[in-house]
Amino acid sequence: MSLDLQKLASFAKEQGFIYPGSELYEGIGGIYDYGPLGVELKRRIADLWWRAMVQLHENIVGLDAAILMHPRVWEASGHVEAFHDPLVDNKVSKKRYRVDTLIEEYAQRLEERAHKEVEKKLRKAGLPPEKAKEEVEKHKDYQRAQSLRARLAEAMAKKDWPALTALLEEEKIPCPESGSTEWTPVRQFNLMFSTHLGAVAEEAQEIYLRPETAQGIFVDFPLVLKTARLKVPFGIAQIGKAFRNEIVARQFIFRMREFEQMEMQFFVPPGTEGQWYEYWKEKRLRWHQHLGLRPEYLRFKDHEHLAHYARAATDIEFAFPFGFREIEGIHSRTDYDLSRHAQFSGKKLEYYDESQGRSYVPYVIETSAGLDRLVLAHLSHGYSEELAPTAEGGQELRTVLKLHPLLAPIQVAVFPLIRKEDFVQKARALYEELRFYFLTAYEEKDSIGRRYRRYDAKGTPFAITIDGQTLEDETVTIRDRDTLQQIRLPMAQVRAYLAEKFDVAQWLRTL
RNA sequence: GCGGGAGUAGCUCAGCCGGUAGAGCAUCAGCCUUCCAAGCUGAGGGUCGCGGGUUCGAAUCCCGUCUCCCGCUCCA
Repeated sequence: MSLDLQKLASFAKEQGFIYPGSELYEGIGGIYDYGPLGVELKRRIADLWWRAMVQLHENIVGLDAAILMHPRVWEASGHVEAFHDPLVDNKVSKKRYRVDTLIEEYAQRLEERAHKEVEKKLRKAGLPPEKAKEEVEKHKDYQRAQSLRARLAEAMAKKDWPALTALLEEEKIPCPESGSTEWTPVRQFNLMFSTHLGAVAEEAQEIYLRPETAQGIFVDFPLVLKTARLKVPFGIAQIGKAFRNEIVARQFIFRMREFEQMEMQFFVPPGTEGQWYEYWKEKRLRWHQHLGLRPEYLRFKDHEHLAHYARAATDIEFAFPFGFREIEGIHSRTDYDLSRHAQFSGKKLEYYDESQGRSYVPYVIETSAGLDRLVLAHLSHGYSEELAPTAEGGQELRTVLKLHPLLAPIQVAVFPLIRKEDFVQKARALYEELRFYFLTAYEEKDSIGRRYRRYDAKGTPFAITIDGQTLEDETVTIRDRDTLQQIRLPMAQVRAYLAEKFDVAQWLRTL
């Protein structure tokens, strides 16, 4: 775990995987661009996800919903409420809190204190505990707690942040950490990006860029159900961009403001969600493993605090250079989303189950993977510096990106051993042919060893060299990126050899 | 937002106490090379983050500002 992010970011930039966004203009925080190699890596990951989910399951269909959705969608989903937190910083402890939880917790402490004191008092006076409620309600701390709650509720309802600032000040609410009562003004943080629908400024309506792709699936659920002739259990899969105004976007492309999700919502009869949850947990872990992420780099992390709509939730975590972090979430979401949309839209979002002879709102198992996080996972997992033999018989460091062959941005490189006309001609001819089938590169500059190393760093799994012997018997060498071993093959068999190495169907069978 | 660090060529960096920019790698052109990078020749590339000040003169000193990185806070 010695690889630091700085170095990886630098490597990714230099090789053309990932660039800082808008670098020409000093950059823009938390935004990154995918360069020539990065875009290949990313779309290969996405493609293999799509094949594993949609192509391989007759009961999973694809969808590409719009980024812009009706504003009511985000009220129904709970995002408008959840993503607009008023926050405040304590000037002494430098800690940041949500104002509502800060005040609520303080009120709770006051109440507890009131209860304790009353209990003590009653015991001393030998009075029966039945008097407790009455006594507590008379207690000044209890009364203060109630008044705090009332003022909090009123200010929250009106989104009156200055009133909350005043409340903190007047009531001398202390910081749980430092006890300090010095606060910055209350500010609202909006985690959703807003924009305007409608070209005429005055008539434009404020809408949001989606903070997650899932809602597109729920909103289109009835249409998909009607047009795709599906029966539960079935799934809807989608890959697309989502946007969040993260307070701090950090750790390279791990947390970005514009990111891409690969989500699948699986609709099941209520009562069967448990087994499907287990099914998808296992299925998704396998997919990651089969793309080359070693088992010890992956783990499940169950959520301890479940969201109100969730039955169960777990994350698949990957060992990034900065620790184990989520790359995919598998959630049992009950019928919460569909029910909310039914409620907000006034339409029925039910499924008629012939086997049960009744209609119901299906339960949902969600698998939600972060595409950019997977790119980062494969880059950091594959990056390695190791000793390799040199021409002089010594050892030297080589940088190699050990990507799974199916993810390689350049699948095969073709080199003439030396830059002489007959070598070059043969190599060019092979390149011209192979490119119809594979992402192929041709390179004749520099010494052969140097070219091997250059493509090692790009993650190219195979390098083919045309040498003196090729001119005599039409055989070439194929070098393996990871083992450095070479085999010699008739040129006519190269395509078949590579086709087998890059056989997606074969890979899908292993899932 | 707070605290810390940093901004000089695509990358990694040098440039001491101020005298109008350098190295290695990379890139391009050519030479040389018969299997694991850093041989040869030549070329391109930098308003030294930006603005202001001090000075005869600033990458170098002072002030301001922006951006990036790390930590904290946040993360349905």
